[in-house]
Order: sequence, then structure tokens, then C-alpha cells
Amino acid sequence: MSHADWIMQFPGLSRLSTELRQYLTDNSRVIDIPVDTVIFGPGKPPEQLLLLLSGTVRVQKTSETGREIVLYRVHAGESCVLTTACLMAYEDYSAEGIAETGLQAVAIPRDVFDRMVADSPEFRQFVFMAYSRRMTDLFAVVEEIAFRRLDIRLAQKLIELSSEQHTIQTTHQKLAGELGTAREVISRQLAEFQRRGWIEQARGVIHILDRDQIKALAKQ
Amino acid sequence: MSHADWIMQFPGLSRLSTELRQYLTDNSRVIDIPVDTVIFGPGKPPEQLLLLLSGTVRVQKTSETGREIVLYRVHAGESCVLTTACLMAYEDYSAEGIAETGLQAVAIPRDVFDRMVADSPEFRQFVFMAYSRRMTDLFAVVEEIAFRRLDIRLAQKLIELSSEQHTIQTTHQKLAGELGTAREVISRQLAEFQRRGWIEQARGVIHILDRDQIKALAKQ
DNA sequence: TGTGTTTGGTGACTTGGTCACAGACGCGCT
DNA sequence: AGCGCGTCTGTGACCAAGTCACCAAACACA
Repeated sequence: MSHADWIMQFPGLSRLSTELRQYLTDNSRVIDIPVDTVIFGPGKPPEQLLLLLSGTVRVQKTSETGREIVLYRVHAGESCVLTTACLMAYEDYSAEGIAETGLQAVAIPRDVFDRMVADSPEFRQFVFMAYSRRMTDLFAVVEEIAFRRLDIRLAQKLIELSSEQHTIQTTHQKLAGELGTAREVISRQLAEFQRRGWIEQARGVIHILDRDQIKALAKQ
Repeated sequence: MSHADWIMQFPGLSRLSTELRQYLTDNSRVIDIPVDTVIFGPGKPPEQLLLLLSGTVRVQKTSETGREIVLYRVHAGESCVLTTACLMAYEDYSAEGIAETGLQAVAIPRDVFDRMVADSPEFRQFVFMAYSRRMTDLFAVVEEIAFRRLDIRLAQKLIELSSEQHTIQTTHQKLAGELGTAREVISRQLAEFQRRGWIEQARGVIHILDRDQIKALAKQ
């Protein structure tokens, strides 16, 4: 990735003026982060805003009992707003972000971020848009766990994970983490799906047999 | 409330320069909003940022089945960030904000807000701080509903609502809405608290008899 | 004093979460 | 091949929480 052209990967930033683009590329650096790195978490405040060039960051919460729930994911072309919040407000995180894959990212120091927000309406739009999207994601999570039945949520997740293919590589434990429930509950639910002939299972693999039925349940 | 001095009510804004203060007071107006007004909600995008001078706004989500859950409250001295998000990003709300009391608020038009963010580091700090706090609130809600037992959450809520006094004026239905559960569940849980001699109930009223026991449960 | 509305109580049942195990499978090692 | 070990999955018993269908008590007010 050349230092000069990463900006084009961010639709929201493509309309920046030439000077500001120059300023941004001059005062930031592209870094690589290995998979499974904890990017931020309780007690680990960062000193820079990250813009993801490639890879995904998983943001999750863990309970004292060890149960986990995925809050949202940051994909390539997006920014880590949580980092931003703390960048500006000096608050401590209450969730953690983990590199789900190897990452390539642009690191923007605090003062550069502040100047960009001040000088560019486009950059402001970009930042507030990112916030807005995370808020929306979180609202969706709350709605799901508070009101939606688990079999429906699991069906949705299976459809999401099996885009086009009919094989999913994952464990019951990971699915439980996605939905914020316990492994046993997933096991039972998948056993029921299997009994109905919707899926077939092997260790670490789920085969989709009847996508239509699963989809029908998912959109209830 | 005089037009000139409302700014002092916002700690985050008290350090604004004299010019910007003038600009802000000149280009905003103080409005009154009656209790139970729906300030924003799905399909009701606002054209201005609200800063609360007095009263509280309840932000909640409602399921198709009619169950509700309170996400957070905006108190006097705070701003409605959700409004801000949509102000800047033009996105549609997926939660609704309701005036829990009569409100007095400062309404700031979109373009004034944008200029303030551009021109004032203090205002930026104020806005990002507000976002940061809401994010934190939402994380807490997710954690609560996903991982915490209901009896503990109810005990916490009782302690919170009964600050100093030993009487709470509320209905089982409202408590259910606070915690995102069903009325019957609250009724049963309160019946159990009563059986233990921790509370006494009458229609629309709960008397705290043994605050220490409730507190002990709350902080598990 | 009656009548409608709001609030609370209850039983039966379903769904979801917890706990304590026991197998089953994959994989490296000798 | 056979062994050992860690990870993954299956299961039963039990508890907690949500749903459904009603009913009863308290209140509001004509």
C-alpha cells in the first residue's frame, strides 16, 4: 500500500481538499497489526485513531463468568469510533477490540485528528457518520438480545455466515459468543435444526441443507 | 431563564471564548417542551441539536410485541447526542426520545452546530464527551440484559429509585419497561422481596423496609 | 353508588441458562 | 499403530425468565 493513495479507500474522505489530504498522509502512518492483537480494552487507552485499510476488528464484551457477546465489527474502510471517543474524551473503555484478522490500518495521532475535525466539514461528516453507525449497531444488539427469540437469532446468524456457500467453519462456542448466550444452548438449538433436516454437523463445521427453511425462520 | 446566561449551566461550555458564547446565544433559542412529547423517533428526524436546561429525556426502544426497554436518560446539562448523530449523518433513528418531564432546552440549528464544532476545541470536546458517555451507557445496558440476573437488576433499580427516601412511586409495568422485561416477572420478583420482608407494596407504591438487604443483593 | 380503567396476582407452560459430566474427535508423539 | 491430550460436542437435571390467559382488587369519576 503506497502512502499516497490510501485515502481513496475511504468514500467519506475522497472529497477532502488536496492540502488536507496531503496533511493527513504526511502526518499519519500505515501500520500492520497481527491477528488476535487486543487493540483496545479496559485499561488500554490508545493515543491514535485507527482507520482500517484491510481486515476486521471485533468489538466485544466479556462477563465475569466468562460469557461473551459481540457488539459490532469494524470493517475495511471504517474507523474505530470507540478509539475516537476516548481520544477526545479521555474516558476508559468498557469493551475490547480484537484484530479478527491481520490488519492494515492508518494511525492518526490525536492532535492531527483534532485539526482535521476543525478544518474539514467532510472529515466531521465522516466522523459523525461513524458514530451514528455504531449507535445504530448497538441499538440493534440491545433489541436482539432483549426481545428476539434465540432460534430466530441463530437462524439469522447461520444465513449471514453462509453467504452463498453451504458450509460454515465455526464452533458452537464461537456462535454462542456471537449471540451472547451459552454453548449448550447453541448445541441444543443446532441439534433441533439437524433433527428437522435443515443442517448437518461435524466437528467445527456446519453444512446448510435447507437454506430456505432457515431463512424463513430467520425473518420472523 | 435569561437568554444570556444559560451557557453557564453547561460545564463543558463555560470555557468558550466570549465571541463564540455570543454567537451561540444569538443563534439559538430557548424552548419549552411539554411532558410526554415525543422528541425524536423512527421517521421523525429533527433539524436541531437540543441542550437540556431542565427536565429529563427518556430514550427507549419498543418491540413489536409492545415490550419496552429504557436505553438511557438525558439530564439537565447534557445534550441529545442521538439528535446530533442524525443532524450530521442524516440517518434515521431506531429509538425514540420522550420528554419524561416538562423540558426547557436550547435549540441549536444544524449550521450553527457545524460552525461551533469547527471553531471551538471546547465545543468539540463537549460533543465527543457526550457521545462517549452514551456509548458507555449502551455498553452497560447490553452487559446488564445479557449477563446479569433479573433479581439483582431489580434490586439495583429499587436502590436507585429510592435515593434516601423509603418510598417509590411507580408501577410494576414501568419497572418492567426500565429493565426490558415483562410485568409479570416484576410482580413475581417483588412478591418474593416482600415475602422476605424487604419491601411492602400498595397500588403504585413500594415501601423499602430493609434497604441493606436489597443493597447487598444489588451489588453481587 | 355503579361502571370502566388501571394495576396487580396467579397457574400452566415454554424458552433459555447453569452445572456437571461423559463421549468423541483431531493431532502429535513414540 | 497405539497412546495421550486438548478441544469440541452431547445430555440430563434443574433453575430462571418470558408468555399466555385470566381474574381480582383498587381507583377514578360520573
